[in-house]
Amino acid sequence: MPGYRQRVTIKQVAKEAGVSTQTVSRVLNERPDVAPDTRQRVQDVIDRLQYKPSAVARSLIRQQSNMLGVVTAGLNYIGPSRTLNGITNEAEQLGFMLLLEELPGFSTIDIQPILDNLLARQVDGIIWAVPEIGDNHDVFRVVLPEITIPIIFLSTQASPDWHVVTTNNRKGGRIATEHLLSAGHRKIAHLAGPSTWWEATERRVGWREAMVEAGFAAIDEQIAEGNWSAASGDRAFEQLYEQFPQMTALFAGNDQMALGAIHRARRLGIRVPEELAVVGFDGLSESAYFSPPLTTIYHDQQQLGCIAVREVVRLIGAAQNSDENQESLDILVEPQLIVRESSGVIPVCNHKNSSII
Amino acid sequence: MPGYRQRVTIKQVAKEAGVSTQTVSRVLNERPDVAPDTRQRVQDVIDRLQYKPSAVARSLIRQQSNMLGVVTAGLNYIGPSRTLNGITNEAEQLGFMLLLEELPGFSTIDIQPILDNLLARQVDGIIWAVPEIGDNHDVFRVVLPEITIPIIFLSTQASPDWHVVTTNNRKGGRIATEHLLSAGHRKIAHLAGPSTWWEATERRVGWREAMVEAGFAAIDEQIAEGNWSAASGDRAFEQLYEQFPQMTALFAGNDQMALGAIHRARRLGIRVPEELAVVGFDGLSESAYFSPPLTTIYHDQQQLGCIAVREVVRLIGAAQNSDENQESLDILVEPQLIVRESSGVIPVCNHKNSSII
DNA sequence: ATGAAAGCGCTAACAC
DNA sequence: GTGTTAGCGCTTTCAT
Repeated sequence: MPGYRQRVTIKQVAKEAGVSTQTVSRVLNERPDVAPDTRQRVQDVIDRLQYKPSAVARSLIRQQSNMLGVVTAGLNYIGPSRTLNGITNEAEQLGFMLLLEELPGFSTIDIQPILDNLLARQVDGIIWAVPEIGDNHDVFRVVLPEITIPIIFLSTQASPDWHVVTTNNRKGGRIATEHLLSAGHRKIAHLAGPSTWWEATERRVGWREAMVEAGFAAIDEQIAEGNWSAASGDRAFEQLYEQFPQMTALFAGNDQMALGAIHRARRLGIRVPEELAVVGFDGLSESAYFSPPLTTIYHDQQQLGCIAVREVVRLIGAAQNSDENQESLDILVEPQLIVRESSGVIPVCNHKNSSII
Repeated sequence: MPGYRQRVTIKQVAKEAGVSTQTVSRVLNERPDVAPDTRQRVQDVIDRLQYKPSAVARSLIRQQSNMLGVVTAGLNYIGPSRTLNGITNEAEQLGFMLLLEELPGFSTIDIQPILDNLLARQVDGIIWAVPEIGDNHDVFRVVLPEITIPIIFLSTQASPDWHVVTTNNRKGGRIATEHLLSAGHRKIAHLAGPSTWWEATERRVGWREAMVEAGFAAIDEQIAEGNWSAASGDRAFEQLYEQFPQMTALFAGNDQMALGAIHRARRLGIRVPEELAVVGFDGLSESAYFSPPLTTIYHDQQQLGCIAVREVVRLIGAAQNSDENQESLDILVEPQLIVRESSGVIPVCNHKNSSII
């Protein structure tokens, strides 16, 4: 009968089917110990009444919720969103729902209420998808022992104290720089992300290591710092042009800053790539259509989220089987060079062949 | 005492404080009818044991969860992510948590399991942040009467049957076109988004209306269709160049396609904006650093999410006060023209002055 | 194979 | 002011 808008409960189903609530429960949970005809009768009532068991009641009694807590920041940027995209897909696959929290800023340090909210709702595990910035992760040294459920950190320095999944940023910085070195460049500048960001630091270290190993200078005059935005890339390049005018190549910490730098270079009358080779980082799909198409380091940010879900679910399972003493995870996702015109290595190249997206 | 990792319950607090659970409950809910000293004593125990009430148990008894269900799609694109960003911020403000589901594709039509998951967890309201594409919303004509909680649709055609919050896409298309018309252009092409998308259609209608009102042609040869990506913009422009070579201006359905089109135009030897004026849509912050900087229609996608949360929360409140018969909402967010170099209206312009971001 | 009773953690309704 | 009782919707013993 349509018209009733009250929630259907297990009791009503039981009554309607002429059995006890446990029997209905058994049918719901596909237990073997139900007579086939009883099962059928109950199932019919369930279908007819469109009964949907309450996940809330289940969570209460089972002391677990089939929910993962996801804490993120900066969803108005494409990077964190892609990671979240990977998280949602994999969580769906594995049958977990997502309780989402976005920190008001990247450096938020008052995380206790966030955690409390998540824990109060009985999430089975947590994915901390906020990059490590300054000391914003230090608080976990104190808080973590209080948390009884698995938690995985994204884009965070590895530590024996917690589980980490991250892009190999240092390797990425190295690959970018080696690409420029192999094209004969020696005066390679670096447009770094904010020095408070661990990921930015890693990329910078990769640049420095490659430079030093090749026997070339990698000093402070060769570095300018941006805040990841194209606008900051524009400004930082102006600064770089003053303090290191002899540069012939630039490794930018991300594609947006590379875009801003190229924009400024053009205004300064510098031709890219003829007078300045540029390599970015991230592998935005738009970067293939920049002018010139941007050589960049691609990393799969969805994959990051995907792995995080898989691992946290594995840890949840392990905890239930009381497999204690899990080794702390340190999973690295390897980045990949995409060569396009901006680095001048292939003078005229068909960008479609060099794009992996 | 540290070391205990069992969840602290209201019972333990009650026992420890020497009161009944009821009194603890009263303290938790800040009821007036507790003696000050009792309150203090209970609060001390709560603090000492770090007791956190179970939101799950509360949801069960109160039959509401303080959670909003959010259904989205395409989080690997920046648009949906920005909207989600607006949703998370406002939800945080209003004290609601978010249960997130991402559809595997934009056109997913088997939404019943998604809704069931949300409803099983007692969400108090739903924000359907999936744009209207083809007939992917038709199913709601059937499903909606079954749903007892408020639900708001984003980027969907208005209807007396449901609540909608959307950008005024038609107006945006109109503004873009009028901008080009006012610069003297008559042969204005349109690079449309997928015709199955309602938003793409609206932008196209805006273009057509403006053209027709100005007394100029707006026929099929002037239109090519892309899939929002830069790559598709590149391809579609090639097609446009064949079927409508006399064009002097182009209105692209989004900034990425505009980027792809400009890229292709350059390869075809067409100078932008001298030989081809271009206007985009969305107002990506990077578009200020395209070459040339892109004139575009900015719309605040975070604001969309923000409004959706505010309204759904309002509807939840109204439902609790049994204020029935809410008028169906149709909220339009107005877009805004950002003039930069690509449209050739200001020959040399300082982009910083024309950017609102 | 099925049912009765107890209880997950909390709160509403009523005592006192 | 505070405690007692009952119950939200479900599952888990333990009978039968």
